[in-house]
Amino acid sequence: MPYPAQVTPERIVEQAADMIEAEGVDALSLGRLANALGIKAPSLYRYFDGKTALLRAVNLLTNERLVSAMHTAGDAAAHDAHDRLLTMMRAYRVFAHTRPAAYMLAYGDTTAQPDPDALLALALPLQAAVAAWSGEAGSLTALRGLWALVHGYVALELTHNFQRGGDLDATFDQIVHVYLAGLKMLTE
Amino acid sequence: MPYPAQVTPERIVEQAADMIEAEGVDALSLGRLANALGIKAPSLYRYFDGKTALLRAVNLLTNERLVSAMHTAGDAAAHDAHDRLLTMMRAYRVFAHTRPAAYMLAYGDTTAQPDPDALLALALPLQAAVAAWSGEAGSLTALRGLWALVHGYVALELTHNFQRGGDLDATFDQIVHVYLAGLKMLTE
DNA sequence: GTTCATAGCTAATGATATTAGTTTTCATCA
DNA sequence: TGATGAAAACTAATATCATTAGCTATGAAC
Repeated sequence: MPYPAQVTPERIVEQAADMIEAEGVDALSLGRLANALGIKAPSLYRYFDGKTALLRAVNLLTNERLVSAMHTAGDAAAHDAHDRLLTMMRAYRVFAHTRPAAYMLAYGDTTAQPDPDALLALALPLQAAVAAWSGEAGSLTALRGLWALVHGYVALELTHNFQRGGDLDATFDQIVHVYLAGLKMLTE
Repeated sequence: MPYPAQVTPERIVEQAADMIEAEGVDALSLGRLANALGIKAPSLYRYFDGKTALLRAVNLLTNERLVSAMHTAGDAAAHDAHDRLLTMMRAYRVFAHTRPAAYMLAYGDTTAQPDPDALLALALPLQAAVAAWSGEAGSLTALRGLWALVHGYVALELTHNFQRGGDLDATFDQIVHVYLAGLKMLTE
């Protein structure tokens, strides 16, 4: 049976991402992951240097997918800077709702050390869109505020911390609008 | 040796919180926790219905401590609504930096089911302060936005997602100011 | 002084990540 | 064509966990 590779690193990572979404990160065991791939747990070590490294790879995939989702949305959006930003932030939120476990693993884990390149790939297009709205000056600060707002919102949603009802879609649009309005006002 | 209780539920929870802060949540094992308390692991089950229940209790403690820290800061703050809010949000952030692991465990864990009463104890004083700034109407939405902004900011800090330098203290003040300004503008 | 609930203990189980060493396959080259 | 060697899997073993079952010692109450 051995030699012709049964799996690829990509397949392992995608399967891991699927299982994490289906059962949660804590429930993912290397044994069951290997089982789903038709191999045994120790064989995974040929591809990844332990569980931590595997999860790091999953996070890279998640980042790629998020960047791609935001790009697609941003390209299809109007040229108006405000609309463009809102569209991208909506796509960000939709992504987080589509892959909640992977999202929180990638951006909500204190122990993980995020990849700088991946982080830049996520941040730079967003920073450009922010700069188009409120100017180049202070755009890093403005970006960080917007990211904090959106990440915080979806994180609190996903952790079940908004328990008092209300239209969470509409609220999201409103708070993004509030932040962008304040931003524009204070940079003029 | 048995009978005179060696531990109390409170001591267990406090010790667990300390160890979580010192070594991270994942590194906390019931064996070593029990060891630090001078008992054996199975004895913990007399006080808590498993590790999950213990962590739930730790989260309640964290919430209490955070509420208390914000209260203290809020009471000492000026009567000006803006200053008061900024002071409370700063205290929130300082708390998160003081107990990062406990903070992320309490508010960044998808699997945990937050206690509704604890959540209210955290939210209501804040909502009152928000209402004093931008009015009762829409104060829940305004509160959620502010919480999202602040939680998102500290969460991204604690997960090492702000890697491009800058004065993170000053940035925090600025983005809170931006949000509050936008809030006031759009509710007049 | 006996009784009995309490609070701890030991021992065992099943799951887990990880390591070491072994076996099978097949592409390459003599 | 047949031997060789690296690739890719495997089995077996270890150490660490959480959790459960059942036992033992303490001391308060009668």
